[in-house]
Amino acid sequence: MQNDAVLKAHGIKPSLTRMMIFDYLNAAKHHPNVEEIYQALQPKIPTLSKTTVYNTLHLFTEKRVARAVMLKDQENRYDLASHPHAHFQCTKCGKVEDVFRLPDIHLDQALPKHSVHDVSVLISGVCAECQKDEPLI
Amino acid sequence: MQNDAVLKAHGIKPSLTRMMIFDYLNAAKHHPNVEEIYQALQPKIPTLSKTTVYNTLHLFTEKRVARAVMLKDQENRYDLASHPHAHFQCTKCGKVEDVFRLPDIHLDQALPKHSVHDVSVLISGVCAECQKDEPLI
DNA sequence: CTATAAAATTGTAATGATTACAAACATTTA
DNA sequence: TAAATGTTTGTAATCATTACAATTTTATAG
Ligand SMILES: [Mn+2]
Ligand SMILES: [Mn+2]
Ligand SMILES: [Zn+2]
Ligand SMILES: [Zn+2]
Repeated sequence: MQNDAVLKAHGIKPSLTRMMIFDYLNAAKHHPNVEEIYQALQPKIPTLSKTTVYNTLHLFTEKRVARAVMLKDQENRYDLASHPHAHFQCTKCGKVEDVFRLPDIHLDQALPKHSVHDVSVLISGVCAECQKDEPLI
Repeated sequence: MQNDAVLKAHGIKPSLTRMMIFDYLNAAKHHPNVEEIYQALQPKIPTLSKTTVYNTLHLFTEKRVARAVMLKDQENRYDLASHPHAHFQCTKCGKVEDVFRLPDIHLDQALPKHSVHDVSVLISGVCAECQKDEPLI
């Protein structure tokens, strides 16, 4: 499916700016924040405003095209909502990795009378690389 | 175990301020934020500074006495780290509920070379109460 | 093709949580 | 007691996010 079709399918009119922000999220693997998206696209869209980046990401999040990844930082980072997955953040180097292989979490028994819309899982610890650096204490 | 013993056991000197913040977290069931803790304790500790609340919560978090609960709000809320559990936040009324009955998540296979320190699970949706208000669409 | 309405984008100014930092105060140690 | 260390405080920055009105662009109607 083309990118503009993805936006249309979610009820979003595919303006140039919106498509470029979608493309950037699609290509980025590292969960960019607003500042990074703005800095990356501003050369290509010289009139781009940071407010538009905020507006667009809010729209994407509301229409479930993207989701905000809330890490231990105090800034939101963004991810396309395509495949649900968890995130691992290394406390040493700050790197964020996608974690796709998580066991299904069945919430029916735990929350029988609730309507669950979203589950976000954030794992923190030390990544494989940083383990090597300090193997023994 | 007494509260001061809990702090000592985590390598924290139990000053009066620290014990009162610990007590407040222990009694509070609703994951208070810094402002609320400050407002609640300021009458009892007239010289209390909000910076001290921040300092103390950072100390508690570092020493694993408490943990920061990051919700969709843009402010941190705090919880004693006693029993690991997930959180459910209602998108209608904003209420936050503890969710203790979650299946164990075994990360060994998913992250074999990582050292996992913490897993935080945030579930969002509509709570039982708010379901009743708008049952049909 | 215009005129009008609606939607999208922009720039600037607030907001508000958090942090930085140095001074003041309290406690421990020698 | 004196010095060192640890704790608390107040004020001033920082910085991500939001509010909001103006401007520009796009869609719709005549
Ligand atoms: Mn991801
Ligand atoms: Mn809790
Ligand atoms: Zn690492
Ligand atoms: Zn509710």
